[in-house]
This record gives sequence, structure tokens and C-alpha cells, in this order.
Amino acid sequence: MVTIREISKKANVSIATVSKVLNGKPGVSKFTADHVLSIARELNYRPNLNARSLKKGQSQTLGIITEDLTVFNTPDIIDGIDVYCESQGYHYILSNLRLNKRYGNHPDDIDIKECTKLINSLTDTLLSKQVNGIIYIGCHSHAVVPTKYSNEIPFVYAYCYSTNPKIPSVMYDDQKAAFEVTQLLINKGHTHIGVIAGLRESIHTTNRILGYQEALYTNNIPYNPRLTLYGNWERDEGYYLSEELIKAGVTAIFAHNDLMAIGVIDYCNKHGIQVGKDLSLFGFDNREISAYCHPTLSTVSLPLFEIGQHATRLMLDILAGHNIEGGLKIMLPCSIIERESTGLPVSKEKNKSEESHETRS
Amino acid sequence: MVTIREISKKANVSIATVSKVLNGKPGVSKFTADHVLSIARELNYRPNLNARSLKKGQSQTLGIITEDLTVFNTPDIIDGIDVYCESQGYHYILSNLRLNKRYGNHPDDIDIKECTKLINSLTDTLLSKQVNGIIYIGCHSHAVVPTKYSNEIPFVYAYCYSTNPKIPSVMYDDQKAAFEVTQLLINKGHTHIGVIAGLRESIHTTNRILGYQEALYTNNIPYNPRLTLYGNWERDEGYYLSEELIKAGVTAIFAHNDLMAIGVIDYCNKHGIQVGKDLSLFGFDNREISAYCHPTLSTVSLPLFEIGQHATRLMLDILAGHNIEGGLKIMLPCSIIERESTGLPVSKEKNKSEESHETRS
DNA sequence: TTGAAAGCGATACCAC
DNA sequence: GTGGTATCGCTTTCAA
Repeated sequence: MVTIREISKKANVSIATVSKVLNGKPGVSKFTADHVLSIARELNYRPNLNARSLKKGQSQTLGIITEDLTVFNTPDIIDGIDVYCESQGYHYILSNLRLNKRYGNHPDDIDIKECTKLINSLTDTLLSKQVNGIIYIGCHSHAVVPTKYSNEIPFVYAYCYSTNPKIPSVMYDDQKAAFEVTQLLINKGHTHIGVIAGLRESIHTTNRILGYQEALYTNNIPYNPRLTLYGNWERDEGYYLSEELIKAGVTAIFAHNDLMAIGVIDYCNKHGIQVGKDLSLFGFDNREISAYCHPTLSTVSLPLFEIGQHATRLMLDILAGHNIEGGLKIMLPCSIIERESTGLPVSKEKNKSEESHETRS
Repeated sequence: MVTIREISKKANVSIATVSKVLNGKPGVSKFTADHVLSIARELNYRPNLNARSLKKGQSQTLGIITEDLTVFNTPDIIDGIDVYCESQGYHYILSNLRLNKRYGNHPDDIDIKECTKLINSLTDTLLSKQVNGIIYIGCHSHAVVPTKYSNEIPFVYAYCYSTNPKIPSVMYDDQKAAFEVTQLLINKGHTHIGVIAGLRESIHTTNRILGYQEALYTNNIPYNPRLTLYGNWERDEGYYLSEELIKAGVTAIFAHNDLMAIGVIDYCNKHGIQVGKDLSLFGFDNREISAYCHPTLSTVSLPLFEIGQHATRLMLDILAGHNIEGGLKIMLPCSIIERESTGLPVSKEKNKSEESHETRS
């Protein structure tokens, strides 16, 4: 490895001068600087970043802890972090909890003690590597138990949040997205809109139902609790629950994720109901499959990349001691993607007949 | 930050002794060791890894360069690297080229010069961070131009390979997988098996066709070049090409990726052909969608996690100066996933009629 | 404009 | 068993 010492020998100057030149500091004559620079290039010099950060006590490095790198949302969030870090001359170090492979998909299976130990161990390592802050990426929006490290180093939570409200987090706005989806369906003339919700205890579910209700209220449509059924995020559940909703006379279904929406399509295919014509359907998540199914699925696209960017901006602002504009909880808007499954506006005729159907039942 | 100096003060011993204790080195009395350890714990000591690697000239760290983190294969490969690194006490630093976002999906759009500059810059940074080796993860199996750094630091290519045959790489065995798929279809009684291949210039395409031909030869089925059509990996192409194959009388289609296979399903759905009954279908890649489409798609699952593990094992062997068992080019086997789209064995009746059909055409 | 020297935190040699 | 000290590569202060 080439060091500044070797450069200084070859250039017949001191290492102090070399250091100044390499860092573009003033107080060196142009002649010396050019000379040193050309030798550095010639020797193919590369600074030792470890030595530099040891000396400076500053690593310009962020730690990232992901709950699971292989979950669909995570890579795009990291991409956002990557771009923002690059633009600010920051580096990052990734640490992966691999929660899914370790504990399976089911949150109940997670041994909190065990998991906390794991997080602590990764955090320790990150601190040993002198990171200046840690961005924690959840694999779904759940509350994370605050870590004992939050006094030692700033944390920002992305796609999840801490139970301690003072800890900053960046999430997306479920309620607003659900409001917009519902409003869009209402604009198309739907008044009997069923919901296949996620798990009762999920914050996503709660907020999406809130947005749905808000849209109904805004449009003077009474909320019928019997049109909101809770699912388990799985495709099969979409299949079974859609039957109940369709029998209850809904003309549109808002499923809380794409997988359950695909289940609705399954049911309709099997029973001769044309999605996009006889029934309007919306999913959530904009999973790859939503663009590939038949009919293609209208859905909600998550601002993953932006979550990464904003989390990083927030972190760097905190590290710089800036005033945090916009508060510590950032909610980013989703975008609505309309595809075939929503279909055309409902005709007056049809809506009327549906209403009478509902009255009958 | 707590340092060994502080520990040594509080414990009334020298920093040399503290260092020995912390590293489990001999030459310290049990009493002193316990004392030091308890103080280290009390102060919540964490070693400065940068300082350590500066002193030792060894970072125990690998660099990972990904062509694109958001491509479906990459996270699982990193997972494999992660697991192996963890088991060996190694760390890694991730660097993402973000090729897709920078240049779009089309390889032709990539400015080789620009791209090489980018790779060099990331490699420089990784070297500055004192990594001991670099694993390069491609987003598809293409030849990578050898970097000027290969003399400075060991490289291992994962999911791609270097044009320099001496540089180690870990890929999966396309040919073997294609052989097995074809053999499976033959075992079910198919003799007219169409292929919707990938792009002509892709190594995947070449090897998969080779495996297909090998299986035909092994079973004394003549190879009919008219049953191999080249696609562009996209769904639409699967749709259009399947028409030609079906008209040519094939009873089974082997598509070189799941996306084109979905296109085949599209075509069949539209034309009343039942996939899994009238036509056997195989995809490749085991994309998420292959489990969600109707019928579910038989496909080939890639050993992504294993590629990561083997690449890391290979790298650590090289770093340790071990004999590299199994050579520098590792080919890992894929596994065949049979789902609904393959269907039952062809009845003698049907096969005969198909053959006569073929004869007619 | 230049350079000697201190020191970041840790390791390891060698003397006691 | 224990500890003094040189050193890793770099930055920065201060004196020349």
C-alpha cells in the first residue's frame, strides 16, 4: 500500500505538505502541489480511510440495519439511502438481521429477547466501526422497541417507527392513500365499496380503514361496518372474503394488499365475474405481480426510494445539528396506479340496480 | 468513546495488559483478567475496529459490488454472503452501482467507458476502506471486463464471470437445469417440445439450448430447430412466439424465463388452450409471480443464496492461500420446481394424434 | 510556504 | 505476569 510517507520521500517534501496537498488545504505553493499530485497519481495512491477517520474522529459513515434484505421493500429504500449518501459524500455500512430466515414470516414466532440481543450485537459492531448514525429499515411498518443505544448515537427509523415518539421515523401515509383510492372509486360512481383489510392489529390496517371511512364521510356515504372484513394478508383470504362482500352487493373492493386482491381475482374468475367490468378492484403495494395478473391490478405504489432518501436527509440534518424542518415523523405520500381492474365509471343504471339489490338483501 | 486507556487507568494496569485481556491472549493472571473484563463491561467498552485494522493491517472485511441491488437476484446472493461472513467472523461493505436506474434496463444503453469509470471509483473507495477482497455481483450472467485492480486485490464474480478465465466466478448451471427440465417433459411423454429462448447473445440462452438438445439426443429425439424461437425475455414475446410453436404442434413449451412463460399462459387463456392439460409449460427463474399465476408455473429455482455462500467461501479460501478445491469456475445446480403448468403424463392416444398432426403440418 | 511532532486507538515486541 | 513503547497512516498545530 502506498502511503503519504512514500509520496513525501519521492517528492522530497514532508508528509505534512503531502497531506495538505491531498486535502486541498491552503498554504502550499502551486508548484509543490502539482509536483506532489503528479507523484501521488504516479504511485497510484489511495488514502487509508480507516486511518483518516481514526485521526479525525469522524467517519462520514452511516450504519444501516435491515430487518430483512430479501423483503420486497428493502432494496429500494437502500437505493434511496445510497443516492443521498453519495450526493453528500457519506458512506454507509449495511447490517442485515435476516429476520425472515431466522424466525420465519410470522411475527409471533419472533423471540423478542433473542431478537433484541441480535439487534444489540449488530449495533455494537456498527458502533465499533465508528458509524455516526444508524438508519433502521423495518420489513413492515411496526413499532420497534427503542434500543438502549439511542442515547449514544442517533437513530432514524425507515418503514417503521419507534415506540418512543421522540425518535425520528419516515413512513408512508396509509390513510391518505386509502382516502384517495376510495375517493377514486366514489368518483367512478361506486357507493358500495367493500374492504378486505389486513390483520386487525396492524397499523397499516387501521390507517387504511381510517382513510376509507374519511372518504365515505366526505362524500356523505354512510359507513357500513359489514363491508369491512379482516384478512391475513394472504391470497386465499382474499378469495374467501370476496365471496362475502360480493354477496353483500358491493360494486367495488379495496383490498389492503395486492396478494389478497389477486385472491379476489381468483374468486371472480371462478365465478364468471369480470373484474374491471362487473367489479372494480384495488390492491395495495404495487408488487410486481400487480402488473402481470389478469386483469392488471390497480394499486398503490409505495414511496420506497423516497423513504430512503428522506431518512438519510433527516439523519444528516440531525448529525449536522440543523433544525429539523417538518418534524420528526415524516409521512410520505403514496401514488395511485390505475390499471385495468378499476374499470370504467359505473353507469347510472347499474348503480341503481345494485342499490336495489342491496336493499333487498 | 471508551478506550483501552480509560480501562487501564480505572483498573490500574497498563494498556498492554488490557489489550491482552480483551484479545484473550495468554500471559495475564486470571485475577487481573477478570478485573479488567469487569471494568470493560462496566464502562461499556467497544473496540475501535478502524484502529485495530490500522494497526494489524488486516480488516477482515470483504467488499461487495452489486450491479443493481434492486434486481431480484441480488438480495438473496448478499444473504448468502452475509451468512458465510458471519460464520467466519468476516465483515463486508456494500457498494451499489445502481446500473438499472443509471442506464435503464437495456444493456446496449450502457456506456462501457462511463461504467468502467464508475466501477473503478467504487473499487477505489473499497480499497481505501482496506477490504481484503471484492465479490462482484452481476444482475445477469454476462462477461465482465476484467478490472485493472485484479492484481491488487482478489476478485470473485458471482452470477457473472470475467472475460479473463483465471478470475474465479460462481454461477449456476443453466445447461444442467435445461437438461433436467427437458428430461422431465420427455419422461411425461412429450416428444415435441418447443423452446421460447432468451436473447441470442445471452450465455443463458446458449447454455439452456445446449441442455435442451442434450436431453433430446440422450432420448433419441431429433432436434428440430424450428421449435426453438428466440425471444427478448419479455412477456409479450412469450405470447407471440407461443402461437407459432403451438401451430407447429408442440405439446410442451420450455420458456427461458418466467415472464415469457406467463406470456404463453396469456396466449393459451385467450385461445381456450388449457395449460397443464392441453399443453405442458415450464418457465425459468422461479420469480414470485410463478407461484401466483394461473395455473401455477413449473419453473427452475436459482441457487442464489448458495451462490453467495460459495463465492464467499471461495474468496476466503483464496485469502487464506488455500488450495482451491473444485477449480476457479464454480457451477451450482438449480432445482426444478414442478407446479400445475406441467400437468400429467401425456396419454399414448394424445401423443399419437399430436404426432400425426405434426406430420400433417 | 514548509515541516517537526503530537496523537487518534489499538497491537505486539521486548524488557523487567 | 506485567508494562513501556514503537508503530499503523493520517491530520493538524505550531514553530521556523
